Formats: sequence, C-alpha cells, structure tokens
Amino acid sequence: MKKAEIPKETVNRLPLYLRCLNRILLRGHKTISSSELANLVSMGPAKIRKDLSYFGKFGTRGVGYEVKPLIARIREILNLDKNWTLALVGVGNVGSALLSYPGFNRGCFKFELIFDDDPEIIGKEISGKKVHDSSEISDLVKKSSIKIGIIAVPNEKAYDVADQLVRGGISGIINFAPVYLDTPDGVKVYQIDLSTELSSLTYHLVS
Amino acid sequence: MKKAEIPKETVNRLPLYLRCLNRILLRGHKTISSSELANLVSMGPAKIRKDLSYFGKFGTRGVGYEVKPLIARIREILNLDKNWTLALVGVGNVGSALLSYPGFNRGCFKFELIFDDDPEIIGKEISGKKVHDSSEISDLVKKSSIKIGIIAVPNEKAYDVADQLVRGGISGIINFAPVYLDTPDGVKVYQIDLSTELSSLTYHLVS
DNA sequence: ATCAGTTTTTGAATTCAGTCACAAAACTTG
DNA sequence: CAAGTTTTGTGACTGAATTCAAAAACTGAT
Repeated sequence: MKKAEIPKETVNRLPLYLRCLNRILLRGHKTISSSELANLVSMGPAKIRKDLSYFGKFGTRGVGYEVKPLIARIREILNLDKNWTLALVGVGNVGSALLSYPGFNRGCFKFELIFDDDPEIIGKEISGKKVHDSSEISDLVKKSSIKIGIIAVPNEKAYDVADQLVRGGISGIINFAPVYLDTPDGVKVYQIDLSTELSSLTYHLVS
Repeated sequence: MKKAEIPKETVNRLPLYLRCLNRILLRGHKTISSSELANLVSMGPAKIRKDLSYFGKFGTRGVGYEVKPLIARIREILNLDKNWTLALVGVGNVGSALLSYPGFNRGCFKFELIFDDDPEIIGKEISGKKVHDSSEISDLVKKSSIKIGIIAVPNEKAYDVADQLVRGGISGIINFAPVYLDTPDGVKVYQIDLSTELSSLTYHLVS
C-alpha cells in the first residue's frame, strides 16, 4: 500500500483540487501551473507542488500540469473511478436536499436505498426510488453492497440509525445530526454540522 | 490580540468540545475530567488539556473542569456570546433545511434576511420572515448589521450572489454551492460541500 | 544551437501540532 | 492534619506538515 505515505492533509486537499481542475477543464485549458492553481484555491504554490509530487511526476517543467491526466489520477487516488452506492436515512429537508444535489462527482455516487420512519412517506417513490421503513435498514443494507450510509434524521434517532447501519455492514457514515456517534473500529464517521462551521467562522470574524 | 497564539487546530476543536459539554450539562454533571471528555470525542486527554490551557486555567486539580464556566468561556472565545444575524440566499431544499435546523447554538444565530429569485416564493413568509427578491441583496444587507451570509443557490448563481453579499458589506460567507468563490481579503468563505466530504471518505474505504 | 525565461522536482530547513511524563495542586479519608 | 489519590498544567520531546531553495527540464526565440 503506497497510500500510507500520503499525508492526510494532502488527501483532504485533493477533492478541492479536483473541483478546480474540473472547472479549468471546462474552460478549455489544457495545462495549469502550480501557481495558477494556487491562486484559484488561495494557497501557496509550493504546497500544491508538494502535494502532487506524492503520487508521481505529472508536471512538465517550464509548462505546468496537464489537466486531464491529473484529474484522472486524483480521481483514481480518491477511488472516485469506482461506483459508490449510498443508503440515505431520513427524507426530511436535509435528505431531500441531498437527493436533489446535482454534482455528485460525475455520477460516481448513487443513492440506492432510501429510508424514513414517517408512515406518510414510506412506500412512496422519491427520485425514482421507493422509500423503505427505517426498521428494515440493517436487513436491506446487508443484502446490498452498499458501503456508505448517510444519516439525515433528528438527533435522538441518529444513534439508533447508526447502529442499524453498522449491523447492516456499512463501513462509512456521513452524519448530519449534530451528535457524536460511537461506532466500532472499522466504521469511519464523517460529521457534518452547520453550527460547528458557523462557530469556526464567528471566531475569525471579530475585528 | 492574544488570539493569534491559539493554534488553529485547537480553535477547530472548540465547537466539538462545546457540543459535548452542553450534553454533559444536560445530564446534570457539574464537572468533567479531561479523560472523560477525551472518551466522548475519541481523543487523547493530553490534547484536551493542552487545548484548554491556551486560554487560561480552568480545571481544579484532582477534580476536573467545571462544566458551566468552561462552556461560557468557550462560547466567549468563539464569539458565540454575541448575537449573530444571518442573511440566507436561496430557499430551496438546502435553504429550507437550514431554516428548520434546530440547535443553532442556543439562539445566538438568527436568520434576519431571506432571499430568493423565484417569483412564486418572493413576498411569501417563511419561518415568520418575508422572502425578498435576490436583486435587493446588497441594498438590504447594507442597511442591516448582518455580517454573515449563507449561499444556498444553484452553482451558476453562486458567484453573483457572493458578489452582491460582498457589496452589501458582509464579512463572512458560508457557501453550499460546490464552486470556489473569489472574494476580497476581508471576506472569509467557508465551503460546505458534500461531495468533498464523500471523497475524503471513499479514499479511506477501500481495503 | 544556444540562451533566456519558466516551472517542476526534491531534499533540507523550519515551523507547527501532538504526546509524554511529572511536579504541583486540590480534594478525600482516616 | 498527614498520607494517599486524583487530575491539572506545562516544559521537553517527537513527529508531521509546510516552506524554502537549488538543481533539472522544458519552451520559444534568436
């Protein structure tokens, strides 16, 4: 596994680069230099060069980086060249927002199973998928090959949902409920919490 | 400004501590030790002590930290003891989710102005606030004392909205559109991007 | 072909964050 | 009040990430 050598901070920046490179490509540029890219993401060019150097030699000196192969390589490193199916739990405001979210990295993410516990919604179709009862989470997930679950339910219910997802054999969770989930070692949790983001912002905003 | 000495990683963790401490307080605990808190957030206790030590001596040795004063102090450091009013642009799925988001740090965040460009929605009331036309953003924001704007519109429109917010005199933006906004120096942008989070996750999920 | 101008590559130097380990402090118990 | 226990606070250490700078490689022009 060569991966282990790539610093985690670098990995965290890759999706950011990817987003910029895709836009660059759309604009028709074939190459980009580290300092151009650095400008676009408000960083130092040296950091970008170092980051990219961790997984091979991409640039040609005097010219810059070829956009297309660079995109392909980053997607490969992040495993975005594979197809990922998702289970979504909770079709409230957040859940619906996710379902209608347009740019899921060029279709490599797809919602496969959708759950809710509202009898009004269960059985209906949303985005062409039938909504299942939340009590069936572990069963249905187990039968599928889904590796990622997304939790978009009220706080109190998040614990139980996480538990069911884990029992269904999930290996990654994205949790929109602002509570801390205690999961076994093999299961990675990503917490997305608006008030946390807001707090980081207010710290910096006072003159 | 003493702030400058606090490592940014520490600041990033404060909201996390805050969330846990609030829950601890609800459970009726008056004090908490660094190792108890460490367990709750899956970290080493030393890191927590170090973090807290950056802004004063809080704990009493042999006992731990008093929860209430600690919460108060963290809220103060993050400037959460002040009232923050927000401008929300875009009342689609994401926008609605935000409006109905319950725990905005004990009411220190409040949506004051709401905008959209859909004639069907403009003029209507949502959460007790009238929805204004997006073309009025810079004017209305300028007249208000709002410092934070939230962008929850489709990608292409995000640039223009950001521009208007900046002209309205905003100093922080939270952007849910997965595009990079180029703002003047005084304006801080926080990017929230689901596919970025997902990508960080997929990197780690392959055996 | 050579030179000037760019821009990557890469190891070294620096800065920053995290861990460790222990002294000092406060509380508890007899 | 003294001995024992717990837990903080912190300086020294270790390791990771970032920046720096010298060397190498490409382009285009003369």
